[in-house]
Amino acid sequence: MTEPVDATIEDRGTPTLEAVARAAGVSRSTVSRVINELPGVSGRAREAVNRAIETLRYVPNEAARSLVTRRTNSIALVVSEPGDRVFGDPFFAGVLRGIHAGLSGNRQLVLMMLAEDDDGAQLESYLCSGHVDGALVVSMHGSDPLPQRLAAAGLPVVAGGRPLGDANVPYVDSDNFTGGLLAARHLVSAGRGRIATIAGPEDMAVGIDRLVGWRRGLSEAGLPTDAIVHSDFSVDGGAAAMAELLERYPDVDGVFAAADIIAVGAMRELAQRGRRIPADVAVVGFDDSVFATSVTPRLTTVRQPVEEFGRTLTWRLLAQLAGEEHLPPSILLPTELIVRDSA
Amino acid sequence: MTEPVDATIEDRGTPTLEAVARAAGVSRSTVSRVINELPGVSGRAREAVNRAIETLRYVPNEAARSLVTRRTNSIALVVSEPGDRVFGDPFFAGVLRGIHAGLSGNRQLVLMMLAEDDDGAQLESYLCSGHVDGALVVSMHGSDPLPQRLAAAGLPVVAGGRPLGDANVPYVDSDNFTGGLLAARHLVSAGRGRIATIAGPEDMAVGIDRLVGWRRGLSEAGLPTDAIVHSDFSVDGGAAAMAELLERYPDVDGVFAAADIIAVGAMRELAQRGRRIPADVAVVGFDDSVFATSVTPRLTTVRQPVEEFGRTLTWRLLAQLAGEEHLPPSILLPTELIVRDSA
DNA sequence: CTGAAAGCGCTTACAG
DNA sequence: CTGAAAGCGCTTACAG
Repeated sequence: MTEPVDATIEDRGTPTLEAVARAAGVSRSTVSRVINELPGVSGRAREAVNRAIETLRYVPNEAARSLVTRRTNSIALVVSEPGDRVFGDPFFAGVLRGIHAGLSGNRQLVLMMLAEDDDGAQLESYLCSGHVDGALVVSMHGSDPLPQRLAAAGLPVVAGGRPLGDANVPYVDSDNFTGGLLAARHLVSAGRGRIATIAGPEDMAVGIDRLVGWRRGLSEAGLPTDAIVHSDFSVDGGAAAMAELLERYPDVDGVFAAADIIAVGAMRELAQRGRRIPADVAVVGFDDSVFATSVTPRLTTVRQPVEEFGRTLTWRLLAQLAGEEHLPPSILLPTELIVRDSA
Repeated sequence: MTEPVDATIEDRGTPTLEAVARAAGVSRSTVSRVINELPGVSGRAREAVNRAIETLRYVPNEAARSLVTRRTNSIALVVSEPGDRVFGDPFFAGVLRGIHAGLSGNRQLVLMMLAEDDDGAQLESYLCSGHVDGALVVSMHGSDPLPQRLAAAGLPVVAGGRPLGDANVPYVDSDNFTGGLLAARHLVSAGRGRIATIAGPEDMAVGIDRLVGWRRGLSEAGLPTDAIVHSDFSVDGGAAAMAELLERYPDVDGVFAAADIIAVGAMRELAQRGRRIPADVAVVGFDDSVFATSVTPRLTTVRQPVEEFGRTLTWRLLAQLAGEEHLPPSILLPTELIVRDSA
């Protein structure tokens, strides 16, 4: 025994726009207009529709909707960090908070995804299959081809952090160069003569830019710029780097760590070797994260506006989606020195 | 001058399944079968289709797809924390990592959203509008009605952390009770006689369960269980709570902090007042997060398996989506004491 | 202000 | 193994 075809409509558990129209005694067009708050609907019709929606607990099917509007009202946040350290990193946390803040009231959702072990192809096709209206790509290493490829595929993209290589996508970044410069100048003006740096990863703009700023700060004071060790953004990485630094340059009396979390590791190593901070070695960090004030002595550090970073990133993408013109291709956010006890 | 209707198909920038079919010289059905890896397609046809897909750089439109399949291949992660502290919290970070790990290879995406200032209604309708196949709800305060309501609306839901109130949704949680118990017993066996606790928020299961475990641990040793102060999960909150504790119970010689981050604040306060750790006051934390080893002295703490937490959460939801039967309504993950230097 | 109809790009019985 | 056709639940000109 086969069901009559017409029964399928009645069968569904969730009500459709069709059902609302019937209940309200109007056409589907009118229901659609009410839902989308379009003008040109009589008060009577509007009320009837709203009552029906209420009664049936109707919720529009987004898939059907975006099939015709070609809008999904969601944007992707692609994190192309190996994943392990992204979450838990106070910087990333702040950016995420800013992104959400920037989105609030915009009826847009964030779809977060890790590039991680993905070969890129799968992620790319996901992003280009109409899942999202645009993408924010953050925490790139090397000259990651992803943002460029997404942009080439026609997806609006904004990068968080200056992309390396010749990627031609708009980006938002902190002024890392000036931050490094401020840190170096502070150590110089504190009378330190043998200033080292634990730089960030060599394959990230954030690592490079802070290092270059630091180098400029020492150069302008006529100091040597050879005491450089690279580290990833971790406590243990910072400790290991500090150990290597002390090995190679025993007379170090000032260190600029490219991140607070690196500074925490460096300070642990210094304490373990009996070097007093800042008496023997002054330490300056970067970020002004929660670590800066939880460590003893409290960390002198370069503050970057993390939430602002996220908010700006979002704003830039939404503005692009809204079709605004004359948008700046890149935006640099100011950094500032916060002096505490470690330097 | 009006365009002929038929032109619209050719106009589109992105190729459709229709275009692939034409290019491959087969029907849309066949293309669909190849894409979805269904059996019953000749090698010749398959190759022709794959070539066409390659050439046209075809990517299926997900909206159209899920309109008929009623599957979106994405799940929501709803964080109903006031938002500010969620990110940056190492616990949450670990859970997130676990969720992603649990999802890898599953072609499922995570759609993350903050409940935050939302009145709940908007979020609820988003989740029920076919955006996602299921939802993970974490970090709930009080007896948040959201999980219950989502479940009632027919959306598969798993809660991260035991929901308070009479919510009847499956959940995954750490064994917080046993964790609190272990902490208390350790302080007792270390010979402490005046043991306090800085408990977590009173309106969260995680705060309550650890507190109850601690209380049981003291009771069984015949010790008083009155020295209790509540705090949120922050360094400053922990410091303030410690100050209050010392004020009200000057003879405190042992403290169980319901989170490492709280312990960090407590230790800062103790140091400031010249109390030695653990000589004068022993401190035990909870989480075994990055804070535990970045602080001096290193923190004795209760470890909860955060990544496992996230992985289990994901597994539970995916199993439910796959229609598996006899799934446990709740899962408790074991906690263990990690002894270091602070107690 | 309102409705009938076409169409968005897929999947899925159904018939061959 | 293959294709024609119906249908998923919406929006959007178009005509009135």
